[in-house]
Amino acid sequence: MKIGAAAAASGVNAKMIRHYEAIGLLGPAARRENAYRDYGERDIHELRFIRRARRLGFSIAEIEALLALWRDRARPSREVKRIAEAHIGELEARVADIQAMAKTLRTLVAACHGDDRPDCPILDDLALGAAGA
Amino acid sequence: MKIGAAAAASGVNAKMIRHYEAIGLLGPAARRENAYRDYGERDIHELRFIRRARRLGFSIAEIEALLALWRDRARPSREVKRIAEAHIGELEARVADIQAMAKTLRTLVAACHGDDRPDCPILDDLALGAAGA
DNA sequence: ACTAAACCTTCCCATAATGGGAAGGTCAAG
DNA sequence: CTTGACCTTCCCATTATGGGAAGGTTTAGT
Repeated sequence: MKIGAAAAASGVNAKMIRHYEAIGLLGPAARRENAYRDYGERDIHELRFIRRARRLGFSIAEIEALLALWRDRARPSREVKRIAEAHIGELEARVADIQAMAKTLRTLVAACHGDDRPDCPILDDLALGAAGA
Repeated sequence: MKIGAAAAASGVNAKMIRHYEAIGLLGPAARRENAYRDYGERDIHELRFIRRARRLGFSIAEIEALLALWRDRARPSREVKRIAEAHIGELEARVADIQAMAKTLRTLVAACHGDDRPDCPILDDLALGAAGA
C-alpha cells in the first residue's frame, strides 16, 4: 500500500504520516524499489491508533507512551490507566481555564450596550487591567 | 522607562514586548540616544490591555482589532461586543470539544482494571479506531 | 507507444505565542 | 575601572499541521 492509500485507509494524511515517521513516532516505513513507502495492515492499525488518540487530545509524547504499551502485550493495564487519568486531568484543567475566561467575558458582554454609543465596559475593563486579574 | 521597568509595570515580559512590536501589534517604541526603548504611561496602558486580553484568551489578531477600537474614542460599542461575543463562541466550542474527549476517556478509564493484568479497554478502543470516532 | 494526470520523493517555509541563548553595547555602583 | 545588571539584535526551539517547490514514477487514456 502506498502512502496515499495508507492515508485514506487510516484517516491520517500523507504529510502527517511522513511527519510521524520523521519524529520517530513510527519506525521507518518499508520501501519499494522505487523508494516509495510501503504500508501493510499493521501500519494502518498503528496509524488509526494514533489518529484516535489525537482525537482524544493526547499529545504526541503521550501517544508515544501509549503506543509502546500497546506494542507490549504484557504491559500492566495500570500504566495505561494512569496515563489516561492524567490526561483527563489536563483536559479538565483546560476546561476550567476556558470557562473562567468565558464567564468573565459574558459578564462584560452583558454590560455592553452594543449599539452606536462609544462607551463600552469591555474595553474599559481591558484597559484597567484590574478587576478579576 | 526602559523595557525592563515597562515589563515589571505591565506584567508583559521584555521578550514579549519586543515581539509585539516586531509583529506590529504595537507601534515602534520611542528610542533613547543609546537606542534603548523608552516607554511612557500610555505604552504601559496598552501593554496591560494586551496582557489582560491574552488572559481572556483573545488571539493576537483579535487583540489587534480590540486595540484599534480602543484607540478610536468614537467607535460604536456594537463592534466591540461583536468581537467579544464571537470569542465567547469560540471558547464555548473549545469547551465542548474538550469535554467530549474527557467524557469518552472517562468511560474508557472506568472500564480499565488498572492493575497488573494486561487487558485494557483503553488501548483496545484506540486500536479499533471505531467506536465514537 | 506517448502523453498527461496523479502520485511519490525530499527539502524548505509558515503558522501562533512564547521563550532560550549568544554576541555585543551600555550604564550604575562599588 | 571593574563587575554585574541591563539593553540591543539575531538565530533557534517549541507543538502539530500543512503549503509548495523541484524532480522522479506510475498509470490511464488516446
